[in-house]
Amino acid sequence: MTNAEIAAALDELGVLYELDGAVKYRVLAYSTAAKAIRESPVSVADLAAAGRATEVPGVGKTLAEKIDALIETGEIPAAVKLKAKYPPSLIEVTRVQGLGAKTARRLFEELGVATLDDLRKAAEEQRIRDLKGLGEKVEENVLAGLERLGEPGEGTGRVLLSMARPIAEELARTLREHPAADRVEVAGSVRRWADTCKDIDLIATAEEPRALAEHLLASPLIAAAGKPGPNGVRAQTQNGVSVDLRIVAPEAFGNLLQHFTGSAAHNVQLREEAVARGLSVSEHGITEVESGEVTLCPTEEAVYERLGYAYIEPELREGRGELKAAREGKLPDLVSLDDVRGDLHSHTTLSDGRNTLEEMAEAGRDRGYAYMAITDHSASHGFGDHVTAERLCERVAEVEVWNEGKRGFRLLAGSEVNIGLDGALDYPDDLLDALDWVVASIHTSFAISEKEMTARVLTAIENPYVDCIGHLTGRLLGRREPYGIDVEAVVEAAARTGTMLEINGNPNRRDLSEHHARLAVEAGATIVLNTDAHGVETLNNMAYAVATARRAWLTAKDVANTKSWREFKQALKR
DNA sequence: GCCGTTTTCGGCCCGACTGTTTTCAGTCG
Repeated sequence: MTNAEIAAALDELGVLYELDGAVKYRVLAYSTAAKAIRESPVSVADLAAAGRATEVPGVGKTLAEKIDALIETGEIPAAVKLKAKYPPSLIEVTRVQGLGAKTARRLFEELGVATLDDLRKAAEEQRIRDLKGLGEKVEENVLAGLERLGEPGEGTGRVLLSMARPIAEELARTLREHPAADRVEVAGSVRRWADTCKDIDLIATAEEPRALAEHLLASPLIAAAGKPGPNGVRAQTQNGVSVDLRIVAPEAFGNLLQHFTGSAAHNVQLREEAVARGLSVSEHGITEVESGEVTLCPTEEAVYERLGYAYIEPELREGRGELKAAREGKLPDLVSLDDVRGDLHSHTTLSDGRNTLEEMAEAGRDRGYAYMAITDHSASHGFGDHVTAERLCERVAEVEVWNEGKRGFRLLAGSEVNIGLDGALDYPDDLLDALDWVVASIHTSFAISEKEMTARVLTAIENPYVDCIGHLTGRLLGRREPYGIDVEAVVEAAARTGTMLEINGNPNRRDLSEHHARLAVEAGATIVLNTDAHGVETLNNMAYAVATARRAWLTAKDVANTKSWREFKQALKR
């Protein structure tokens, strides 16, 4: 059973308890545990089998027992019992924007609403207004919410960072050009460089906040909006992404930026720790509860300092131990884009790239890299863009020629070699030996069992010619789940053999994930940050690889391609 | 239901907005 499946079952049980009127903290316990399980880099089913499920933060004795039951029998007794009381379709009703468990339960008990269809009928027939405390407006909102539920993208409701980021930057630019604007920044998950974003958070200080809020709506990117007010405005972009603009006084800019950068988990933990010390933290300032004295912070640095922490980089603010580390002065010195000296995964027109070897090499050199590997697909790749052994031999010579007379930048002859079903590679050893750099990746037969997939990749890792494993889990964010593979076993073998593991910077992949990358480094493996560029413009995706590394708490020394080529070569296993 | 630089019991962030009702509950982020 996958972490995602366990998490979904606990999320569902949490909603069932909420429908049943449980205290909110119990409900919260289920959703926080589900989140931690979903993000766990190791199999929670395996942990549970070893009696170690409570090692997952937020999972105690009770939840561990429920997870055991779920894995053994496929269901949780408490959930079965509650589903007899409340139809599972009622959970769908709580997903309608603006309807929570309390209202859903009343609609069920007082109007017999059990499904989304029932809900629509009740609203259309104007029966919801008969309930005390509910009126016409609720019926309108319900119908609008039901419409949105059917829209594409709704449901998951998240977009790739690579889609949200340019929109956020453009909207921030639009706001900055307005004379009323004082400071404007992008906050939220975009600023934290998360894989995906639920919405775009913009924050600002302004002389005339309402005028600035109105100016946002003048952007051609904005399709619809609520009413602009002195605190900001909510809007939707043409492609359906929600945008939240919040505006406060300049003196509290740091408080606002800290609050709206989040994450929610980070802020909750920060505020709980503050409460224990007699402080109340909000976007409007830090209040000493006893005296009522308010500290306004013009910068985020001042917020963290006032609360007794070292400054915490946005990428770390996920409630994964960063507050404790910041208190103890043990935060990592995160790797940055400037540290990266080379890119070790790129394609050319020889396989499925859009630019020639010369164009890619020049682009790499222009970026200021010291080295770059050309790694076209291998002999069995198919799609008409495979590279035969003979052709790759010629390519090695072409790279040699290109390097002649050039100083300060070295082009590396490499390949992204397919890992076969049996773990074997599709070039002869002497050819692999002639290459400077070999990335081995899975491109076929994703549907085999976890055991087979793990054995397949471990065979590749044991191969002396494999320098690095590419995009380990094959995930495509929002489109394809990672295939089943025992990442713990892989990182252990990678560390033992000196095989490097790639963080693929393609914003659709970001694979290793931040969770797996952190696990890998803790196990002693070495990471390489790559773009997998198929054209000169996607060499820019190094920023996403770096972001994932930062979110995984990685420093420059954890990353091989922060070294010079001379040092890098020393670190290779062969 | 979880959890401990006060705590194994008694806490568990904070505020905006909405819709409804005249002081607040529910929902959301």
